[in-house]
Amino acid sequence: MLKISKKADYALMALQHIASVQFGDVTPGRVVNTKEIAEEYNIPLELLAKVLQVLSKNGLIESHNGPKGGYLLARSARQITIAQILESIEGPLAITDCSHEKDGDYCMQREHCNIRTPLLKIQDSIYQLLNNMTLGDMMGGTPLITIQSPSAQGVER
Amino acid sequence: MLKISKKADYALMALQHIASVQFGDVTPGRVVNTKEIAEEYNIPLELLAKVLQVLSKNGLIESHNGPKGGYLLARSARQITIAQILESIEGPLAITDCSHEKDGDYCMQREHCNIRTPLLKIQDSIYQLLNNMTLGDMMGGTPLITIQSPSAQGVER
DNA sequence: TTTAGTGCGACCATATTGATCGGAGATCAT
DNA sequence: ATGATCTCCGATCAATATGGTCGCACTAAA
Repeated sequence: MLKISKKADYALMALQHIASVQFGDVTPGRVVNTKEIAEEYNIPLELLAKVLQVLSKNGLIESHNGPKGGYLLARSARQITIAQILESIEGPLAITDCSHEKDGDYCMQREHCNIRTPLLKIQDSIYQLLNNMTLGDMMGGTPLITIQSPSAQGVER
Repeated sequence: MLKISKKADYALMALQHIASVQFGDVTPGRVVNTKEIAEEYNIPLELLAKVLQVLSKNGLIESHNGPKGGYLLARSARQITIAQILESIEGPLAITDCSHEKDGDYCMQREHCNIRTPLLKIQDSIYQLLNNMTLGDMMGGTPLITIQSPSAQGVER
């Protein structure tokens, strides 16, 4: 339930690794290739490659071809949010379908739906939570932001 | 991504309906059967039945057999949290596998895993969010606010 | 006893995810 | 400049999870 996919897991691990290499003290600025990450974390090489390709396509990382090539963060670790990473891999994060109804399909329950509004509230809260936490926060053991439940302010209608 | 299942959706709708009938002004205390809910919200009857059975088994609602039978909330709407409902249908809500490693299988990345702690933090925050909101919060008599949201795609990168 | 209803289990279809393969493009060494 | 090698990249296949269905046993009221 509410589980994130393995691809998303791999993406988070890879980005964390790239960030720690790029901004670490040992070899700052070094590019890191797919094989290195795959071996370090026991991730299937090809699958990880695919994940990195998507991240690259979505502008989170930059790719450098050829020998000595590899990946590089496209911007600072503090400017990459968890929400961006997850959405990049798995599309818009919506806990319910009816938040992005295209004209073709719209849910049969819609007209009498009684849970739409509360669900959208919850969805929004989760998004804020994920969007307020950056890749940078995941690194140096920096304490996370604490979210406050929306039930505190009740559910408007 | 992070989408909740249809079964969970149905569970929420059904419980909301039962609660509104039970504590409503029209026919307070009336039991409501599966067919009524299924027709009201266009939910496949058998699937809804299965969902209600699970909810009953987990002590969220009480079932009454025979003619004039049906379902009834097992306790007050304010004592039933969204988290309880979701967990009842889909098992423990964990965004990552490694939060409940049984001895048999544990993740291959574990030893070098760099994202475990942050993920557990996020998971905890989401759980608090869902556990602080009750079925009672979801109700309130004015359903069906139709939100035309053209800004639904307003996420820039 | 009949009838309307729930309880319960097994079963199939489909959608999503996980994993794999072969090729294209770019860079370094010679 | 040219070949060889290493990387990125797109399309394809398999496994798993989910959504949905069917049939029958059990219970209680009329």
